[in-house]
Amino acid sequence: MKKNKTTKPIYQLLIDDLKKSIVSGRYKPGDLLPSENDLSREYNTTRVTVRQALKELTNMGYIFRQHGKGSIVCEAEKGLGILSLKGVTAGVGSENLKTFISDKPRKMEWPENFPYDLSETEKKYGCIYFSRIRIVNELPVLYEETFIANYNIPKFTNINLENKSLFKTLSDHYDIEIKSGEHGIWSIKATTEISKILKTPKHNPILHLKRKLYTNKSETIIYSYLYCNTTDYYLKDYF
Amino acid sequence: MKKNKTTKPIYQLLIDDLKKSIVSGRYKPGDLLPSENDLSREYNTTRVTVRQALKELTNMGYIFRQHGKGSIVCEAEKGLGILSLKGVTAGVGSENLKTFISDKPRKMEWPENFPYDLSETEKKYGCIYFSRIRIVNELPVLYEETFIANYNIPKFTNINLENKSLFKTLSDHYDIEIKSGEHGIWSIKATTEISKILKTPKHNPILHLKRKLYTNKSETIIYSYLYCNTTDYYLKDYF
DNA sequence: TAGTGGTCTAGACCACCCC
DNA sequence: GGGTGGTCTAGACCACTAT
Repeated sequence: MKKNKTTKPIYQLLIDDLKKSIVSGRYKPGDLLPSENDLSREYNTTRVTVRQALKELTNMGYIFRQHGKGSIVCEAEKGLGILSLKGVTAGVGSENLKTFISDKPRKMEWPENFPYDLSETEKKYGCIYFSRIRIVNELPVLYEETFIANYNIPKFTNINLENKSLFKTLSDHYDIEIKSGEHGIWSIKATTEISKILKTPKHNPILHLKRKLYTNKSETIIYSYLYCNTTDYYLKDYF
Repeated sequence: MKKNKTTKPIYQLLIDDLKKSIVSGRYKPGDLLPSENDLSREYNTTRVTVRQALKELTNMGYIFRQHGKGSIVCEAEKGLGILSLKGVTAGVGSENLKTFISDKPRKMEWPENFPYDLSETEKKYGCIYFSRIRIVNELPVLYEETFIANYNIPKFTNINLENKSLFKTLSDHYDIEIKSGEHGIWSIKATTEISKILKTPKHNPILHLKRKLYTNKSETIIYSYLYCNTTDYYLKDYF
């Protein structure tokens, strides 16, 4: 029953395991997850801890819970799911979703007029920038520019993010877990650049988000600009 | 220590009280809320229950929590806040936000091609429809059409919603509390109708949301279409 | 070091759903 | 009636922040 610094909390382990089981199809939409009591026994823990995990999976849109019945796996939706905590790969089957790195991670200065206040640490260490295009069924749907402080993520520029989840990478390599975040959301006209990237006519309406993600390490905050063509897909958010 | 059917759970009471204190300005942005131990004592409950309330206030964007320090009240933002659980009035100071009822609540059939599956109960009882326009600083920013099953909400059509929160009305009159929900989000061109309502040029980009809100009564689900002009304002979401 | 939030235990009673 | 999730108790130990 010992615990060392890098051990994940039990509830996080439960989240990861159940999420994997759902995404992999072991539990299909409509299926019931094991009950709280079963999970408590299986993981040698108590209902409080199990409930913490199930609550978060509910927030993330993987399950919904029904009093007297159980935890039910949600329908997979034709959405992108990036508005839930764990990133785009969770929302659509990964067969149909490809990620193309348009700018490889590189060190640079923080952009001027950056819309978020930066800490002294963030200013001091500068930022790492990269951009990705998400392609669903051959269609470029989402363009995403990401900024992270160049601190506590050694050799990040060497990592190949192609078709990998940024969040999984951060978790696997640096024990960084996304804990919470905030979005600002706008509807804008496609600029020349965005229309080229998303292969959409100029001035078409584009969904634009500015995103700030907080992690378990208070110095590490992930900032993104997102541009989404919602002609054929849409964003979905659970809360 | 008795409990009757209409008693709110303690954690809900805590949420309501703390939210009121924050919105009213008793706690200002940056202030610390009382500690979990203080609140446990004050409400004669345990930390688990207090934490349940504080977790939800965090999700709703009223506070953020800092290990070793406390629960800190968030900055008020120039957002609309409808993407958090409790509706638009919580996001902007109510001085600047007016609600105009463009269609008073009336009974009608569910629209054809309604994008969500309806239960037998919902189909049987038909729906109540109304629409509202949210005006911030004299500017029409948001148009909202709402559909609720005409079930368990007697005399709803008699209630005056002008400048009142729908959620507060449902809570006060019918003990209905919003528990969770989901959004689909699109960026669209303003139709002729929407452009008139929001006083914006036709074809301007408009943020469009289809919203489904689940309540503590499983038969009562609130459906909304939202249209938001994000030229001068934007939507903000915490998670 | 004192106080805070983060995680967790080992129970309890209740309301709700299904059989 | 038996199992489920919803709420709650009364503790515990740990990690983090501030001083």
